[in-house]
Amino acid sequence: MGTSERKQREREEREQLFLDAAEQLIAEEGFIQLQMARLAKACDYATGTLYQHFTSKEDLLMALLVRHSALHLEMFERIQQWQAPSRQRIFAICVAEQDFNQRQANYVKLTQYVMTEAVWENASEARRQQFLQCGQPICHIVSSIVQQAIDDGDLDPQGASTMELGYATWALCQGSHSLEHTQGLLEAFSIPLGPTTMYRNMHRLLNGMGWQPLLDLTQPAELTRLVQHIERHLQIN
Amino acid sequence: MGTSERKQREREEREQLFLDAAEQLIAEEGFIQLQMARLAKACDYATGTLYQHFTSKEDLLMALLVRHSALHLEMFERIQQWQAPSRQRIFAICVAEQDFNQRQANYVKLTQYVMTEAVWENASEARRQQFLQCGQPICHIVSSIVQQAIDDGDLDPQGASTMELGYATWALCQGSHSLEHTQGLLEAFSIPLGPTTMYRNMHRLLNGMGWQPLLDLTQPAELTRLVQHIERHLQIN
DNA sequence: TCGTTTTTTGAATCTGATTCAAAATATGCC
DNA sequence: GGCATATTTTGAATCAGATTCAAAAAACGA
Repeated sequence: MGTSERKQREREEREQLFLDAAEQLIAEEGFIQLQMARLAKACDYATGTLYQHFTSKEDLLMALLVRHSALHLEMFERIQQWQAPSRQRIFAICVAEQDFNQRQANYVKLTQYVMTEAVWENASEARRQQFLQCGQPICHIVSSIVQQAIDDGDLDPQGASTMELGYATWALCQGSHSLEHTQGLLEAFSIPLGPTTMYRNMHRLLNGMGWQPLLDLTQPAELTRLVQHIERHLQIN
Repeated sequence: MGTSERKQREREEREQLFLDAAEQLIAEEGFIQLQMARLAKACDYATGTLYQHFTSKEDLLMALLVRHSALHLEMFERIQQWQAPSRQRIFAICVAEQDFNQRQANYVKLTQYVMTEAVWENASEARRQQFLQCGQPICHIVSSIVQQAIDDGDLDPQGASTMELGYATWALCQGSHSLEHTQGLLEAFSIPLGPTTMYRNMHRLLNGMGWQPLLDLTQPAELTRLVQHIERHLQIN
């Protein structure tokens, strides 16, 4: 059945076309403006065809995230490759995330939106599974860094699982970003913008885990140097 | 003009009626199902009347949060009253938040939804200001606890502002909750549910700030005892 | 009581997602 | 190729539900 194989491929190509166009439209006018009919027309297909790929608008949005997550993962993989002390590597994740958040602000906002119950529930079950699957490799990478730290004797888990420790950094990143992305929130509380606050807080957390080598926050230059070192390695900026 | 005063009061009462009814409807069927026409009818008013109080559905949702935040604040105030070592008090905020999140899961999900760009932008500017204002007293309480710690010599800010340090705990709480509330996320990554993980992470963060007295996480009983102590004080459970 | 202003009403409008019967296209068979 | 059947595409019609606004009702003031 070579025929049906080709069909399958064409279908896949069309799906990518839809996603490409959606991404473009979102980049131009934000995801709130995205309209199914307009998107279909932009691709020279009927509205109904779009619904052969995505069960709903929410499903499409989540599909976008699923696809985009490859980029995200790539970043993590670059860090996994990196031969460096574990503490530098775990922090590199933060730096990379921060950079990602800056550069892909639209994507982050979309993620925040999609993880909302109102949207989540409207995506197809299959898509939700896909979305959750996307997190798995990232989790493994984080876990493996924690494991390296333990193996190298830089970190005493004190009975906690590698996931629990990885989760802590994840939650802090996540929380910082979601607060940051809420228009006017930080300004209202006169918390300085920019990544430094988050970096310092992350080091407080890592220090609190006893993750060696501890970073001395009284020496701002140390943090600056570390960040620059990491940025150079990740080819950020 | 006694007349217009009464009118003003009646208007206010009606607004509360709308909010009460909305809360009720949401409790019954979730905020996704809330419909403006249905809400108005449930209160024996026309749809248009509802729009004299709220510029949009999103504005109404945010108004709900604004009102509900009084409850939230009350909790913080109880902690502010509490005479205890600063480390216990800052952690009490976490415990209280956790409890609040458990009990008011709908409210938390709604908050998450409202802070989304798509919703945020559709509320009136005035409402957004109100919403941001709600955070102020909470911020001050957190700040004051940090300040107490510094004054008592339990915490060396190492150049950080009280807001920065308070923000760290806030971000960690926030991140933990938003991850927790995402259906299936933690399960997918086999992270144990329940508040303990968050509590432990919070203590790692506080330890990392050098906030005295440090908590020894190798002694799970210590944490348990502390949590119980706090719960007793806050009259939780 | 009556003209004027304010408030309320709810049917009409509008936006935009979703559906589905009909049309078009592809496939398999002779 | 020609034809019957199955699959896919189409886009106008449907549907949901938020929002508006002209008309009706109520309140006000003289």
